Amino acid sequence: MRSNQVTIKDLARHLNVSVATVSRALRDLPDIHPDTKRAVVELAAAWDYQPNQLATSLVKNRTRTIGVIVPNLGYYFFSMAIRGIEEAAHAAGYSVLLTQSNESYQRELTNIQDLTRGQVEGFIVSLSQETSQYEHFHRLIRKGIPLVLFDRESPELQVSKVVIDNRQAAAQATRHLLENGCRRIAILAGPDYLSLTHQRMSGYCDALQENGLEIDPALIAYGDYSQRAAIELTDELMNLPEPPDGLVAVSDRLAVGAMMTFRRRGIRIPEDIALVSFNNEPVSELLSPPLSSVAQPVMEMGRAATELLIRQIESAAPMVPETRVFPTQLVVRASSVRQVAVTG
Amino acid sequence: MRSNQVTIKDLARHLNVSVATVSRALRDLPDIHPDTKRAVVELAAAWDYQPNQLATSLVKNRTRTIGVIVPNLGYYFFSMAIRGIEEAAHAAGYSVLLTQSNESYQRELTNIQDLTRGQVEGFIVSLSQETSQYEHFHRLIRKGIPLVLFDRESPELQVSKVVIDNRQAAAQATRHLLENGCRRIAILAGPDYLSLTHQRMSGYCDALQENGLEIDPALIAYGDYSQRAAIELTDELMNLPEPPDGLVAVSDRLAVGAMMTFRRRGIRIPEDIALVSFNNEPVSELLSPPLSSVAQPVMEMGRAATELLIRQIESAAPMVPETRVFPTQLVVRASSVRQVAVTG
DNA sequence: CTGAAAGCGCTTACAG
DNA sequence: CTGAAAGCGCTTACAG
Repeated sequence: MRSNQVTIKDLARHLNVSVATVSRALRDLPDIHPDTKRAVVELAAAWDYQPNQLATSLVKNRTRTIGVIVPNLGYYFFSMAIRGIEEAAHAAGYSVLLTQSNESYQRELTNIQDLTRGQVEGFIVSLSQETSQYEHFHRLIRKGIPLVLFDRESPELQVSKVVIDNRQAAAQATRHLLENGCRRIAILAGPDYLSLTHQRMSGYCDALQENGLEIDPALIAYGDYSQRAAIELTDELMNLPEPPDGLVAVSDRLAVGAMMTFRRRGIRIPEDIALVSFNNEPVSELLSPPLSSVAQPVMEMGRAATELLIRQIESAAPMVPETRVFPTQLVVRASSVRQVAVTG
Repeated sequence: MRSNQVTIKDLARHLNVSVATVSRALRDLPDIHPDTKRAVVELAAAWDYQPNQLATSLVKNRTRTIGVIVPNLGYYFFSMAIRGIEEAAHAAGYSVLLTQSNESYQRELTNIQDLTRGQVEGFIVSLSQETSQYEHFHRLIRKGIPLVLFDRESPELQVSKVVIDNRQAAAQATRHLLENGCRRIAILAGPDYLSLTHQRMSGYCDALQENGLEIDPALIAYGDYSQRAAIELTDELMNLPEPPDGLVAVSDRLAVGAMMTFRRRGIRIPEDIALVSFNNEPVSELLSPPLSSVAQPVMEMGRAATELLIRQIESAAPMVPETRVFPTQLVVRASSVRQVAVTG
C-alpha cells in the first residue's frame, strides 16, 4: 500500500494557483508576490509537503547522490571510512548510498548495476577480496561515470585512488619485528587477488632482504580476511619444523585469530612469537597483550575519496586520475616488544 | 558532469520503432513479435542499456525500497541486523537504503526526511540514544508510511516491533551473578532515554528482590553507549565506600570499558568482581577473561523486522501493530564464574 | 503486433 | 508577478 503523499498539484489546486507558481514559491525563486509565497509556504508546512525527489532528480538529470561499495560495513576500517565519506558528502550537499559486497564479486557487480540504475552520479569502491575481473568497472568508465577506488584498488583500473603506502608500511612493521630480535618472520598476507596484498608482501620482503635474511615461502600465508582463515593458517605456520618467531598480520582481525591459536597452543606473546598487525582498531589495545598495529588515517581517507569524486562529478574537463597516498603510523604495544640480547 | 546514459528513446530511434514497443520488449510482455523483441534486446545489451529507475519508480509510484536507520553501522549488533535485513529484503525483491543516526536525534530526523523525499516505501528504525520526542515518527504514521521499530523502541509509538524480552534477559544475567556469590551487583544501564534501558532495569531489580536484596541507587549507572562513559562510570562505582562485587553491563562495548578500568586498578575478574554483559559479540570470547554475555538472534531479528515491514507495505488492510519477541541465551564464560562457598 | 497519447511529479523557458 | 506548455524517461490503457 503506497502512501498518498501531498504533491505540488494538491497545493496548487487548493490555493487556486498554477503548479509553476507553487514550485517557484517553495524554492525561493525571485519574481513571486510575497503574499502568494507566504500562502504556499504555509500550506506546504501545514500539510507537511515533501518534494518528490524522484521527480526533481529526473527533471534536473541530477541526483546529487554517490554510491559506496565496501566489502563489509561491519569492519571497523570501513565504518570509519564511511564516517569520513558521509561527512564530506553532506558538506558538499550530496547524499550517500551505502552498500556492501560481502566480499563477493557477484554482489559487487549487482551493486554497481543497481546503483547505476538508481542514477548515482559516481562511485567510491573498495574491491571485494574475490574481484579479479574488472569489466563492471570498465563499463562505468566508458559511460563516463566517475569512480574512485579506496584502500583495495587494482592497477588495472586507471582511476583516482586513495591509499596508504602499503609497501612502506609493511616494511616498517617487519623491520620493527627484526629490531625486536625476530629472525624467522611469517606473514598472514591476506587474499592473493588484491594488489594491496602484493604491495605489503613487497615491503615484507624488502625488510628481510635489507637484513640479509632469506625469504622462506613456507612463512608466507595467503588467505581471506576471516578469523577462521587466520586460525588455520597460524596453526600451519606453528606446525612447521622451524616455526616462526615473529608474525605480521595484515589486519587486526587476522591478528586476533592468530592470538587465539597461540593461546590454545600455549605459545607466549611476545616471548615465543612477536606480533604486529594493521588497522589499529580500538580493540587492539584491549587485547592481552595489547597489539602493535599500523594506524591509518581512515576517516581522512574517506573524506579525501569523496572530495576527489565530487570534484570529478562537478568538473567538465576530462578525468585525470589522481592517487592520494596517506601516511601511516606504527603504534607499538606489548605484543611486539621484547628484551633483545645486545649483540656485537 | 552527468553522464549521458542510453535511454529507451535512443533504442527506439535506432530501431525505427516506438518507445512503447521497446518498453514492452525489454520487460518480456506478451504481444510482441519475436523478431522485434530480439532486435531490441540485442541492441540494449550491446549498448548496455540500464533502465532509469527514477522514471520507472515515478510512473509506477513504487520504489520497492525500504529505508533503515540505525544508531551506528559500525556496531556489531547493527551490522549483523543489517545482514538479516538485506537478505530478507532482496529475497522479496526490495532494495535497502542504509543510514545511521550517529546516536543523534537531529540526524535521525533529517534521515527520516531525506528518505521520505526519496520515496522509500517504509522504515526500519532503531532509535538514537538521544531520541525522546517522536513527532517525526508520528508524521510517518499519519502519512500511512509503514514503520517497524527494531531493538531500541518506544512505548509511545504504536507500531510493529522486533525485540527481545529485555526484562527477562537482564533478570537472568543478574540471577547468574547472584548464583556466583555476588551480593552487591551494579549495573551499567545505558541511556536513560531508551525504554529498553528501563526494561533491563526492571529485570535487574526483579532478580535482586527475589533474593531479598535491596536496590541501592548508588549501584545504578546510566550513561551513553560509549566506552568512555563506561570507563568513567565504572571508576565511580569502584570508588564507592562499598564497591560492587558484580556488574551487569548492557553491552559488550560497555563491558570492555569496565574491564579496562578494572585492569588499570588491579581489580581481578571474576575474583573481585564478576561481570556479565549483553550482545555476545565475537570479541567477547577473545577478551581475558572471556566475557559472559547475553546472545540475541540478531540476524533473525533483522529478517523478522523486514518481513513485518514488507507485509505491511504490501497489505491493503489497515496496519495492526505486532510485536515479535525473540529468545535470548546467556553464554557463560570465565568473567562470571566463581567458586562459591556452599552455604547452608 | 505496434504506435500515439496521456501521465507520474516536478522544473524551466517563454508569453503575457 | 503568473500561467500554459514542454519535457525529464518511463509505463499503460486504448486504437488500429
